Amino acid sequence: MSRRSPAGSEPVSEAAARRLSIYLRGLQQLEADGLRTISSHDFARRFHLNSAQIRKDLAMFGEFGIRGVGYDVASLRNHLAGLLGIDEEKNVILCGAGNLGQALAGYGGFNSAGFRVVALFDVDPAKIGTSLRGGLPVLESAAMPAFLVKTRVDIGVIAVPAESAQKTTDALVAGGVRAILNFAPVRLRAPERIFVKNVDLKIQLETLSFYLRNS
Amino acid sequence: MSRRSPAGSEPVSEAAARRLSIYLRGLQQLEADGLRTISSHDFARRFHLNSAQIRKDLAMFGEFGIRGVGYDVASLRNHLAGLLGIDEEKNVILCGAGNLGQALAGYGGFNSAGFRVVALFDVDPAKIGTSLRGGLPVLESAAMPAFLVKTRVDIGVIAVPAESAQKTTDALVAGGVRAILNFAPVRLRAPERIFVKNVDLKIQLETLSFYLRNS
DNA sequence: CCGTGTGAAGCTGTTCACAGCT
DNA sequence: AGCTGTGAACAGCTTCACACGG
Repeated sequence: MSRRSPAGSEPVSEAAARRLSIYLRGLQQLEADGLRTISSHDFARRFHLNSAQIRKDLAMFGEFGIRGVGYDVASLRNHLAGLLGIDEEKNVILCGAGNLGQALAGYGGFNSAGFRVVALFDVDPAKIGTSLRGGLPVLESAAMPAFLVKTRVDIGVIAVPAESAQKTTDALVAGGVRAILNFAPVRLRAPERIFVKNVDLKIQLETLSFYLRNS
Repeated sequence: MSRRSPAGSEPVSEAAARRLSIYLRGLQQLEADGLRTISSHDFARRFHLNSAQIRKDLAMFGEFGIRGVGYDVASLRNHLAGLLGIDEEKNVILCGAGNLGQALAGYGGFNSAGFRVVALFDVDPAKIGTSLRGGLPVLESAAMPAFLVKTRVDIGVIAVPAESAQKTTDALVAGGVRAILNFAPVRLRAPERIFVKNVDLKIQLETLSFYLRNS
């Protein structure tokens, strides 16, 4: 029966991983609506997805469904939270306390449901030593390596200027951080084992601009 | 010769459009480095891309290269800027002047190279009427429809809470805005002709968390 | 001879369709 | 009967490899 996933046999595509998050969000909404079970077909219609894809995605990790019935909402939500690793809190640090860094520090999604921002780092002496509302400290960038030694940091967010992004990456990697969310407009060099996600807002704007032009 | 693109014959994939931005950025760097021409092979090695893909992407829009030589850096940069529509300035408005909205207003990529933020909108009376450094005004959300009538807005950025994201979208669409960059964690409903790009930071974090768990 | 432009091959991810379980 | 789980078909994107032009 519960033929659990061989934990790393097939690599699980980027897109599929992202969909797991979307499913989780959908399930939370269904749960709030008081629904106990849902079929892949109803789920797909509700959120404009493809039912076969939902089943395939879920089946990669085990047999969560009940044939003839569908999926148990609460149980599947728990399974997905576990798969996504948000059942235990992840420590996040923000490198760069400029506009973006401070905004992210206050952003809801960064401080709920499995993630906790534990510190910001910046080089600007005017910012160092202050603390944002919520008591979040802004520390000196030079202190980051020492901080990483005494505090387990799961995810490092890069919100520094493009010029210092690589240097920041190197410090994160040296400190044992294995996942990086990069907002700087550069392709970072990091060892294969490090997970890097790039969020490049300028590219997003330019892509929209492209489609506007070619409409 | 310049067999120009049939302007909308093949749809141009999402991924390809994004790469055009990346190529443009690379070309700007090469130009700063004083390079006059570059072959697809050298370009690929410099930025860790695939040379065949570069040629295919570019060939979709015309014959920009010179056989035996490569591409003229300045000329190709101009072509790409034109294709991406950033040779003429695009007006951007930010809906939501919270943490994220204000950060984006100050973000470099949103105020250079073809984009100009012309206004922020918010419902909070404490924010309305103020203006950020740079003189950018924060206007009342209710005034947005009137604003859209008198000012051409190319791109609307949604940085409001999830609950009001759809309402904001509807107002943008009604006001003739054809491209939307959405930071709210919901899938927006909009007519087919509207271009919507979603940037969901929570999903990015959860995806990283997933890979951490399954490493 | 070098590098572009491009048909063909290869690959990855998505959708279909149905066997089998409940 | 209803719905999951899944092999097989399909579609789209990426990479290869080479003919052709400079």
